[in-house]
Amino acid sequence: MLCVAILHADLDAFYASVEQRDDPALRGRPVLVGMGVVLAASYEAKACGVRTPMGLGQARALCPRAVVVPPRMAAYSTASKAVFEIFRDTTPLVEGLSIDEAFLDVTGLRKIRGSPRDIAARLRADVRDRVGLPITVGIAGTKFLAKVASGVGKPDGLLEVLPGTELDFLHPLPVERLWGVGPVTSAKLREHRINTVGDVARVGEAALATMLGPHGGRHLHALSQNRDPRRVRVGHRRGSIGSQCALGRRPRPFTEIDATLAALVDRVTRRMRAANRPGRTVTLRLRFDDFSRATRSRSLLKATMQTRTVLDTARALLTEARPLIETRGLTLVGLAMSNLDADGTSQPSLFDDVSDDRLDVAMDAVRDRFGSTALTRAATLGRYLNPSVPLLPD
DNA sequence: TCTGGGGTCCTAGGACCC
DNA sequence: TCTGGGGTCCTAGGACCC
Repeated sequence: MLCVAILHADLDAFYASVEQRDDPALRGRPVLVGMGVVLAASYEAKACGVRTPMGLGQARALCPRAVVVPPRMAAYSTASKAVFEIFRDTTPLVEGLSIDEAFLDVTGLRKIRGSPRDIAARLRADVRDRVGLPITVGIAGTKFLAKVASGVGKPDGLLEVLPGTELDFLHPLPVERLWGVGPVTSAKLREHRINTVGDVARVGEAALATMLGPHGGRHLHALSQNRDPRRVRVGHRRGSIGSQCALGRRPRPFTEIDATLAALVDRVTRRMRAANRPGRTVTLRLRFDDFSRATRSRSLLKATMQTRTVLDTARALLTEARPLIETRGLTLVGLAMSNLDADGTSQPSLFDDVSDDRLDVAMDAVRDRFGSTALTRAATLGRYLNPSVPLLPD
């Protein structure tokens, strides 16, 4: 009988721990990493009630003794790579979730590397000895429960949920411990006096579905019974590359917003080229004074990572959104590219053998005849590009 | 307690295709 | 001429995660 064993390994207060590792004067003291807002707080700072993302001013008020350090992303990236090397030394079945956490499937390793608990203990020691950082590991038979276990086991802990004891462990926990329950879902559940995971399990899928929708209800109910069939996925590629920039509350002239957008496009397309991941959908993200948000997106005909093409599209989206920006007051602008091609290998497209010049002419022709929304219809454009049809109408 | 920067996934309507 | 069901893609919004 194969007993699935999944580890969820999660570095503790990652950025702050790296700072404490690299500067002995910071050890044992409350440390805040951030610029403007708190990106990470050491456990000494969390003890004062500091949370992310909290304004630095407020955090200092809560924790006057805290040392504030600016983020050093390169150092965190290096530390992360070293830790992931240890993960992959442990098992080839590693699924990274973010810069500081991953799932490891150690199901098949019992004979050669010992029990999951032994493996986890060695992993923690290796991270401590080789990288100098504290890490918490949760062990369970599902990804979901392993993650819950590491959350409960923090900081610098090891928590195994033994087979057969899953529901005893899970049911007393508050609903907020469930992965996917944030402020909105939590408020809805608590309104119905559903406070613990056990309450979720008892209330039944149908009742949950009326509160959270069919998918949400099914999902949450399954988790409350520890039903989570997802396997650890290796080599999972991200689906989007983006960047954003908070502008503050001061009103900005449109030309300045446009310049910011151009800088974002430059940053994003550079990263796409570095990763060799051309993308087809351009999304403009906006946030306003009242914290409301809006997105505008456009899918191109061919995946691209060219600055010029993406910038033209992004500018068109920005122009469309201009009335919104002028009435609501912009506080953040972001740009994301999605629909990314797999590494290096472009998805064959109808337009691969069409030169950009020819495409431009065809797009202009379609825009004139049918309006700009028709541009996203590949079939419409395709008729103009068919060699048997004259490129330009008339 | 007024909020950064990087992401993921789900929903839902409309256009369009067979 | 009117009709249905199933599916994909696009766009916009929302919740959530670290």
